[in-house]
Amino acid sequence: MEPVSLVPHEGRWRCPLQHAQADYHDGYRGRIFRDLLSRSLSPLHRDSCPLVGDGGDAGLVPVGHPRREEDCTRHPVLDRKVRSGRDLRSRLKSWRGAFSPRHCSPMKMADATFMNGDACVLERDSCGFFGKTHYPRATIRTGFHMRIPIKEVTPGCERAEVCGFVHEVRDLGGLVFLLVRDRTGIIQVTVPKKKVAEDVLCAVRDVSRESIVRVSGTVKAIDKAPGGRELVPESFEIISRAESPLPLDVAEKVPAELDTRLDSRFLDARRPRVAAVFHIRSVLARTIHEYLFSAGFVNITTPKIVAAATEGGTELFPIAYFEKEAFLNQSPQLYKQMMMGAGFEKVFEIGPIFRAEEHNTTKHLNEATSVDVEVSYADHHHVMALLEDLLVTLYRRVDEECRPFLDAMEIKDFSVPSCPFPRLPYDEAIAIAQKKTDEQVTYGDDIGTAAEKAIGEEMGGHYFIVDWPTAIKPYYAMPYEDDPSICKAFDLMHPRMELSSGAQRVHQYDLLVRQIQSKGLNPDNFSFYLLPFRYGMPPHAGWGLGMERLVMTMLGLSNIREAVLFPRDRHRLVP
RNA sequence: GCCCAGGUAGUGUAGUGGCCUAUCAUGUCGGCCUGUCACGCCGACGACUCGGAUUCGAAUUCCGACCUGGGCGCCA
Repeated sequence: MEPVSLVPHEGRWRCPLQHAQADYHDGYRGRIFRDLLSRSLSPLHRDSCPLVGDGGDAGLVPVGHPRREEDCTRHPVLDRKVRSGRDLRSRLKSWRGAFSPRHCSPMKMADATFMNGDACVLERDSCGFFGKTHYPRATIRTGFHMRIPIKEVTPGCERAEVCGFVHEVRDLGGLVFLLVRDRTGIIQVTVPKKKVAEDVLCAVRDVSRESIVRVSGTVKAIDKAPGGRELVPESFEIISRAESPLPLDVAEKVPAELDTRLDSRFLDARRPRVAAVFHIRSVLARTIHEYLFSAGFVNITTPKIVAAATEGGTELFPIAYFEKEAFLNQSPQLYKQMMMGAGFEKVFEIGPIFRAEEHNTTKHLNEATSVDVEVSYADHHHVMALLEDLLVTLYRRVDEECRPFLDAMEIKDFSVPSCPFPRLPYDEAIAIAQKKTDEQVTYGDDIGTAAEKAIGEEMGGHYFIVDWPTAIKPYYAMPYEDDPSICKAFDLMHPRMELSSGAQRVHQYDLLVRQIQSKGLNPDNFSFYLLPFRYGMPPHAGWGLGMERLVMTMLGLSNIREAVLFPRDRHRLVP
């Protein structure tokens, strides 16, 4: 048996399948396993011998083993060479201390040694007594008591244990086919009724669709089966039985309306095409973090409970805050600007925003996620360049990393936009709208839905609308010095809708006060916000990007509610 | 907030005054079936959002409530 070799996989080091058919467990098993693996596989410990634990009967099992006694194994946690199992065992106490109690307390901890490929595992029960269990090499190799991801069950496996949902049951009489699904894929479990044990047969007869089962048995390479392999169970356990009928059909034989789906979102999200949206959204969030951190941004968190409106305009949700009146924040705008006054220079926040508008459309939510960015010593050109580069980076990342999810959604024509996006001055945008629509559109109007659609068709891809009239943008947008009737504000548009708006901000106290007044607002209500502008405020610019709209336009979703797990709209407060 | 369209088994649907004891599919239950892959076949189960009105008779027409979808306004 060769020492275990480690391969990079989805950003982590892991053992190839033949050595340890275990990874990505949820719950304690996964945490222990990953924790051990990540500790042991830092570059310093590249050659160490990882331990694999399932937290159950098997305790912790070393994967691979040194070829000779003198092949020392670097202990994963102690970072020192361990000569033998006995040595390893003697370090158990301090080794245990390296884990937090939440990792250890429910587990049976174990120590292990190995000879000739076999493992001898010392297990401790809850009373603290040690027992000794001998696991032959074959057992380790096949992952005894180990759940493995379904996609990693290949025709080459001898044995496998999988856990997941019962996707479908097809009972042919003497032969039953069950499809078992986890987040990685679907495997066919084939039950020849005359050949399996009585308890397996009982469980198979009793199981319902979408129940959670654990199945272990032998893997057979069969061309007729999906994925070229099937699992013939030696044990079949119903871990959690699903009631029937189901609120909606997970196997997608019968379509369900969005409203029905949202009522049972947990079931809806079991459907691979729905789950794909949120896996991609997760990749987007991770990429935004990576991008902004590597560009030197500081992540901040600002209050969602506020005393007053930030911008006027939109309706706010009032809440009772002890003896005071308060609101849910519509935007982190004022707070991220204040952090410019704090000298943070580059900040970002990805967080919820709340709008109490009674709109009820496919592109509005009452609770949305905003990606907010603010940069000191920057103007609107700088932050537009940042925004378009980020957007292209996100598209490229999804294109590179999310193929299986795009396939699950049957998106075939995913294309990455290219920089730079056109900068369309507001007056030209109005001219296009006037030319292409019947609606009365004049300079100084906000761009309505029909105009937005007409301009989007003309532009064909992402574009910026720049040089807006100062009158229709918020007070914090910086007017041009040579023509104060227009300002350094911009909107990032997708042909279907607005994705982001931003501006270079007013950083001069006197001008800001005048602009607040000119919008008919009372500067006294903004004193907390205005204060930093009196004690040295760098020039700055920023934007806010609607996360759901980004997901929606990127994936061609017809309704923005598809881009949120649990949307909040005019009528929906539950779940 | 305004306008339009809807509300029929768990799910998705057909039915626009009497042929409705309400269609079909899926599902669930029972029966048959050893290579299915939307398995197939046979049988059963299961619904007209609520309240009021018109009518001999209402799932169907009218009024109201509640809920839903779409559009607009406003917004990101």
